Amino acid sequence: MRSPYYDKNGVKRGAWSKEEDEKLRAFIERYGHSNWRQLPKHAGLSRCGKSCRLRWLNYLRPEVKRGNYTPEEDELIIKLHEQHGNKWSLIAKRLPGRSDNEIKNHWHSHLKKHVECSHGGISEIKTKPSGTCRGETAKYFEPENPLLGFAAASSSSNISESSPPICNSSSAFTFGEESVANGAWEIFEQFDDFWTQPFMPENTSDQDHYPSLNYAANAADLDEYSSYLFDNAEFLCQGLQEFPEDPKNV
DNA sequence: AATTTTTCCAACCGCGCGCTT
DNA sequence: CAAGCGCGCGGTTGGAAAAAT
Repeated sequence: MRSPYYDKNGVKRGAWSKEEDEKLRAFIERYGHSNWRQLPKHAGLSRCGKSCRLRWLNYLRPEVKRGNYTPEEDELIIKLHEQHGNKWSLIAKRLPGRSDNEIKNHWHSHLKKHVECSHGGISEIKTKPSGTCRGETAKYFEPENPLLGFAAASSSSNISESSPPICNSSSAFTFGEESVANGAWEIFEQFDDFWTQPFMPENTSDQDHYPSLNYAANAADLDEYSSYLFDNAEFLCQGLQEFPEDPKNV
């Protein structure tokens, strides 16, 4: 937090005090915020209008949601960022209670690393299994964010009974001899196998329902299939109730 | 326990757009 | 049409807290 100080025009900057927050909140609740520039003057604040606006939008407004992001929110942000790029305000409109600034911060501190690893980073991971990407991604995506963490699937023993039904289904799958539930990073460590072996459900009923899981049997399809896996990680972690369209048919 | 490094949130800054005059 | 103004957006930074050494 920046320490409070006054600039050369006598405008206060830096961290907001409780009193300032209360003044701003009380004023906006009573009179609204039709003119940010005039607002601080009438509210008895030595702040600039811009600073008041930011404080209100990011922190004080009642609908603002604080605290941890759900896996669903993370996934939506990643998806929207893929579509729209750094249009944080646009993305924020799709996440009620989250401000553009907050989403931007969350992106830079958590999600960006994951996306870099899972897309551009894939070839890097293949050749550098113990690189930075792996460590950073694994740290964030296990075990509290297992929905996105399929690619970095956590050890199932770390997932409490009360957790949402995440990755439980993963135990139904194997990579060669390895269960996904043992942690995909362990699997990634056997990269040769990972990128060349078909991804097979353990039982035939799953195979019938999800023929796409055998999609990577052909080496030429591996690149496409790896993005496919990442893109659809949520389905793989949600008990496979519904599987997306086979990319070959799209 | 002390020190250093890293992480990440809150806030600042500058630019561009749209509206008004 | 141009200038001025206010607002919103996205990039960047300061610094406290947490983690690592």
